[in-house]
Amino acid sequence: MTAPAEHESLRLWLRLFTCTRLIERQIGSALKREFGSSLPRFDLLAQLARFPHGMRMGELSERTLTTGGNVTWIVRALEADGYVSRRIARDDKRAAVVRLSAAGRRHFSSMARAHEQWIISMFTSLSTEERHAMHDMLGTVKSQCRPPRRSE
Amino acid sequence: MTAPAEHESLRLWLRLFTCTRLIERQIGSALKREFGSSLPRFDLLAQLARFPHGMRMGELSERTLTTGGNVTWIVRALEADGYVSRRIARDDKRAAVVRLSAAGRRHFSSMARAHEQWIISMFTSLSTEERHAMHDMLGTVKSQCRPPRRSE
DNA sequence: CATATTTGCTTGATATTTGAAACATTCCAC
DNA sequence: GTGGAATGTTTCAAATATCAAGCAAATATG
Repeated sequence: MTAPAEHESLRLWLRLFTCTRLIERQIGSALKREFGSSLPRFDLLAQLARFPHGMRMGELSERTLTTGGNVTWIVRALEADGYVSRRIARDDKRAAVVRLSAAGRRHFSSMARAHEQWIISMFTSLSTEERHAMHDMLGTVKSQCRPPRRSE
Repeated sequence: MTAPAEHESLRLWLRLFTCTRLIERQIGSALKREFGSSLPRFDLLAQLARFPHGMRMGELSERTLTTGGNVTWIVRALEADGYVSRRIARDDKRAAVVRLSAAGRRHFSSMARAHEQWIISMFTSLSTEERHAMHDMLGTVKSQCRPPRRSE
């Protein structure tokens, strides 16, 4: 029998899930509308933007929390759009290193600016302290779930 | 120019996104492994479980935060498994009313028990007060994002 | 150094999700 | 009532996601 107190975890999860979905959809449709992009693509570009020297497919997969096959697909699409380039790693001929192109960097920058404004507008109901507190709490949850990989 | 303080919203969002994805994947793969189900199916069944008289496709779509086409697809699969039934609404021949079958109720109950335990174990790092606080904060975010539909 | 295992990635089959278009029914204004 | 807008669903194509093989290169083991 579950103690009533523990139902709080369930309620919390439901709300977490709902909020995340709501935001995801808003951001996703805005990215599509304004930039012809999508959240998965933006997410991948955002990872790349943090590593100017490029990233391997495997790293991208870990950081975007999707499977390798999916990363292959998205990178291919981004490559076709000219936003990323990809070459074989010098030290390991199996590995591919993906980088933002100049166009990709520009494309990402303009999306990132808009993206940040959208996000800010969604969290205006929280004070700075609350945002901090929530960030920290989620940090403990994250490390509970799985050894952390994604830095944020 | 964005004030540094506002970057907190972005950091918070990234973490929210990551945590939710992590939990989703864990729960999803556990549901698949243990019950041959999935999170979207579980979610839909959970909604139905709260409305013994049944729900319309449109309501399901709103509450599960997915598109109508997707609900059609999931309901069809659940119907094929015998977990839900569906009939045309008396008062509106366009509308379909979906209900849990007896088998669906049993199926859902056993999943729900396991599901709650999994969720509880993922939030053990938070105190009761913290869970409450986060729930409330997310409540304000939710209502900021969109007029609320989903009750939790 | 020859084989066995592991690692990094791609491929292919499938599953899921979305958005828009298509359909049928209902509702509203006349 | 009748025509036109609105509503509730389904369908379809495209995007995204998973999983399980498959392949090539790297590493380990003897």
